[in-house]
Amino acid sequence: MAGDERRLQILRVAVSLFAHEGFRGTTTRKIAQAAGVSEAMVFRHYANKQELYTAILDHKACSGDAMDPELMVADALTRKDDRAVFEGLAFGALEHHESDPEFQRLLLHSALEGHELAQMFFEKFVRRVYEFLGAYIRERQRDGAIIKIDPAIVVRAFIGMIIHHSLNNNLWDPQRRLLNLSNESAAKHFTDILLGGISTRRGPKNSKKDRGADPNGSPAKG
Amino acid sequence: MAGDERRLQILRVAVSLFAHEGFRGTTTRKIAQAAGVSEAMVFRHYANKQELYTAILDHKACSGDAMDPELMVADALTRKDDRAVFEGLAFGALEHHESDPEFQRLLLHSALEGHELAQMFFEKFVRRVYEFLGAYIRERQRDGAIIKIDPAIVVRAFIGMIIHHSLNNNLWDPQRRLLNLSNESAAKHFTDILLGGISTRRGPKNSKKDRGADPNGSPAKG
DNA sequence: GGCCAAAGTAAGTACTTACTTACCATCGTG
DNA sequence: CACGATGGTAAGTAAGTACTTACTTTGGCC
Repeated sequence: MAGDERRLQILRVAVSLFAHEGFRGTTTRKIAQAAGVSEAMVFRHYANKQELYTAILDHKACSGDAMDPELMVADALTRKDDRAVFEGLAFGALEHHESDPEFQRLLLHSALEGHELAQMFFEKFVRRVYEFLGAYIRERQRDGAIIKIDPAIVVRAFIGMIIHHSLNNNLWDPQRRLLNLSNESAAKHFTDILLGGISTRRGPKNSKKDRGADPNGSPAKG
Repeated sequence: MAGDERRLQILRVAVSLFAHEGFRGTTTRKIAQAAGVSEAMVFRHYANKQELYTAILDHKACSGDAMDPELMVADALTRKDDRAVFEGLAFGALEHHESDPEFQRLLLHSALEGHELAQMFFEKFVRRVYEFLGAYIRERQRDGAIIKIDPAIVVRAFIGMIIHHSLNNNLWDPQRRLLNLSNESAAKHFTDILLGGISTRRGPKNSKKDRGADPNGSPAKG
């Protein structure tokens, strides 16, 4: 196998291992075995374990995996379509988390272990979301469409619903025993709740009786 | 030092170490050093590392740390005071997380590492919250006070705001650069948003101009 | 004082860890 | 065919790791 190929392959199996076992829990031996080579090959491509780890960060950050939330809803932003903005963001995030659950694990592990990935991600991504979404909310407050409230609180509440839902699906309740929703439905409901709570005007709510997502009246009793 | 004393002391330093470094990241040597004894003493009191870990679970589960959310808002529940129910739950949880941030770390580590603590906590606590809060929401739906929606979605959204906020405070942004709220204020705002999003009747919103929590109109620009 | 159990330790054991060294094999090219 | 770069390995090393053993100190009680 060519050098670059092997390098990428090692990185890929390492991503998966680090995500599931953490930095300390993943041994270079396991990485080598998973890649089907000897440990020496791992150290030929990456000077040490830490370098392999940071290479993963770079790869995750630079590859297409890193989505730009602002671009994702650029159209809705200019149209000032609040529902499309929030629902689009929620849906995009949920889809992203579902397609790459390892990233969430990687992030959590690195935050708990105090690695730089967490801080970097926080600075480069989370902070930006707070800024651009906060700016949009302020604009809509000036328009009189959103009530008077610190935009950061709104962002935190909304991101909280999304992240926590993804975390439930990926980590706590992968069998979705407590709640089983499609990403479309989840994005829609979370947006409903948020907009209902921050809009100055009354949304559709129960005027349109049912929005299709089967909100059952008497779910599982136990 | 007496046996029981030492046993408890070892457990306490172990809690802190496991919370910060995880199970694998915490060595028996570090535990012994932190307790100021030799490693042999650790193994005199706990047959092995795993037993020490599970002893922590038992301690955390049985001691006063484990709060009963249902009792916490029992009064509000009988009065059907939605605001008091949700705000009380949120405030209680936020205070709990603030007073014992190690528990959240411990839980996350154990979930990521696949230990039983996470599953146990999920079964014994999270599921119960979904059940009793879901039951209350259904009751209020029958009363016509809450819109038609799967109660589990409401619970997830609300818990999401709370947990994510605590996680931000404890893990991602301990300096609270993005958002710095008192627990009272956070509980109030999250409840405002949720109730606004699920109530059939219009809440106070901007009729009562300001609810005292200083929602600034033009916060830090950057 | 004499005695014994409990509290405590120093120095191991067997194994794993990240990382290294010294060596082989297989190419495409002159 | 020589040959050197490249892909690859077996067998290390030194520093941990969880856990044990054989031993010493301490304090209460007759």
